[in-house]
Amino acid sequence: MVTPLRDTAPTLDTVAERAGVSRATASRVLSGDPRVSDRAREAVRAAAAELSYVPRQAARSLATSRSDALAFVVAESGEKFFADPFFAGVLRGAQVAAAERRRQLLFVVVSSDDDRARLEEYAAGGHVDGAMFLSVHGDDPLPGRVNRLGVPVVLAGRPPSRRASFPFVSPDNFTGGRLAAQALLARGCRRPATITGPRDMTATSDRFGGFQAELTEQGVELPDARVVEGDFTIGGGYRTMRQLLGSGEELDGLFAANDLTAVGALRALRERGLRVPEDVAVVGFDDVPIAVDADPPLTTVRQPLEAMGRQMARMLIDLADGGQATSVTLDVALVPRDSA
Amino acid sequence: MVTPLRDTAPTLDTVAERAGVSRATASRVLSGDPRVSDRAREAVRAAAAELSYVPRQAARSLATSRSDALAFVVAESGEKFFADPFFAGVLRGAQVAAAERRRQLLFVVVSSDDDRARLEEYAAGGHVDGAMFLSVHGDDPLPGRVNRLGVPVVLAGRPPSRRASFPFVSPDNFTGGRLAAQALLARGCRRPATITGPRDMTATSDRFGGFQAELTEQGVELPDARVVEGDFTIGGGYRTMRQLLGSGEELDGLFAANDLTAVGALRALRERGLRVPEDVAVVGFDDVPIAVDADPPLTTVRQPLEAMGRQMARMLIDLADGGQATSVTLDVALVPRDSA
DNA sequence: ATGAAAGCGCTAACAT
DNA sequence: ATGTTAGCGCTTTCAT
Repeated sequence: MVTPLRDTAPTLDTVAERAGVSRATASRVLSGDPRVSDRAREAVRAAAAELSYVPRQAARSLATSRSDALAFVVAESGEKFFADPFFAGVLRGAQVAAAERRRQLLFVVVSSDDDRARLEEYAAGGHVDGAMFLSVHGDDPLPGRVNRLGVPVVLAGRPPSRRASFPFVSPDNFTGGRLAAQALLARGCRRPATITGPRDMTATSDRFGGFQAELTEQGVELPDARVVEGDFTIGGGYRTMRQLLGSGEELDGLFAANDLTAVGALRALRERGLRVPEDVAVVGFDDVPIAVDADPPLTTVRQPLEAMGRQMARMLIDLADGGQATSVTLDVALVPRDSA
Repeated sequence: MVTPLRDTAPTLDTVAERAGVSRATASRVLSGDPRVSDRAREAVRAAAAELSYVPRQAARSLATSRSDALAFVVAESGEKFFADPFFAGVLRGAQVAAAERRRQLLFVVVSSDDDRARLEEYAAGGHVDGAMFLSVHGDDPLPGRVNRLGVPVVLAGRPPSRRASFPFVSPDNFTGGRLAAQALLARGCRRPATITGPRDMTATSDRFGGFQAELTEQGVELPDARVVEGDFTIGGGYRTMRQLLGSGEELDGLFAANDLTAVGALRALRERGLRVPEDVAVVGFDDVPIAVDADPPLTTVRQPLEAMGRQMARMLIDLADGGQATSVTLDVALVPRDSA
């Protein structure tokens, strides 16, 4: 039971007094310093518990000049954050990892230039010990600027190589693309098509690269006419699928670069009277909840969203503690359902 | 351009010195205190700008014993947060409003008892100036406990009346239910059915209440056999719709208590060979992105998600500033598409 | 209108 | 192993 009324909340002094030790000793106990006698340790612990003592983060932060907070930054329009469960999945993972290590998670969406300026200012103010960026496009300078302010940065997804690179956590997009191709090939597709993600994201090029590599190795052509750029939305998937269908190109398989795109494509296919997977097999990417509930249930490449969030949070904490962080690539897996 | 390196970041003293005034005056200027000469004000502003000064939140917080942070608490499983864009919509709105007023948003999901304890502790530590709760079930004691710790609380959705009530922001669920009934009736439905939300949420009872009231007034029966409880998920919608369909009850209209439920129901209907809206008209609730992209596009009752988030954030800020907050009910509107 | 000074609650040398 | 003592950077009386 947590009791203190806010204005009477006990301080470390209260605890120390009650335990019959100095404030310094009490502080040591509470921060796990080994150089304290068992007797003192017990007394302090007991006192803290009895008083329901909770350290004041602001005071600690001021003394240590760390904030124990991590920023979760979505560099995307609010609309996309809203529509794509991808973000929620990663967010959830990050939150769990942060909570485990007693860090708070600050949630930020930056869409406007104003938002960006505010984030920089915020980072400059020493309000966060690190920032993880999602959905970074092209060579967005924001992560670099934040990092230059002395704040550790971790990216979701591989940064474009030309840029000073930050540690990142990425699904194995290349292999994911391969898996998608294999699934289509296994279905007997000979005229595959793909709707990619936005051209300025490495997730797009990596997935496409893997997809194409596998097809080529298996001797299957992928002409430009069967490659179109999508935008990771349902609406985009619908429109680009119609475009593909209207182009006169024959096709019998589709790799949609994410599940939302696939769902949109499914609708266009259905409207056109095409059966999935009989006429056109479809493979998505992500494995967000909607994949199971699509019609037909979507065969997709699962990327471990929560694990990505967890990893990023942990890396950031290590970095903030002065440690090193090495980028990791997480395994993806084909989840076979009915669409391919 | 934001420049300071973290360890050399200017403090208020630096600014004051440069402006040729005392720290106190500098502080006054920066916090908008009117009792400063124009000369001093200008000098301080200029100095702050030149130095890219950013106040240290921890120091301010320690001095004022406010945190300038708001907690966004989802009292739900991570899974649901992940699957339902409803949360992301409200979150986005809250974040925007918080940023406008220079507050930070702490994101928290509480699923386990551990999470709950941690949140209480956190609130007791004076880490947040207020907490908004989403998806509160039944008479969950958590908001009350947090409030008792001296932290202002705002709820998304009307609390059950039996409980000490907090200010809340709610869509007009009752009217929403009515609108749904009207849409169905306008389609000529005479044998409507409904899949509600979880029984322990007021959103559920209010929507159902409005739906039923309208039907009754229009002389249309709604027997118990055509009322089933859902869980606000696609899968739940699918299962309960099958259940309804299997029960032998004839029906020609469905009010699904949220869009995810409706999407699941749509699938069950399609599998059963029933046309929407010809055989069964369907109305959802929320108007999340998936509604537009459903097949057929979903007629639904829109609730202003971002506005709810904004309102809650603002109320919390007012409350934290010692003001009052009065609960608000936000308008909902029928968005006619193809499913009804 | 402005400055001096006290203090918010904690951590981290530095002594002992 | 423990206590003493400075701060961390800001706000806010209280004087002037």
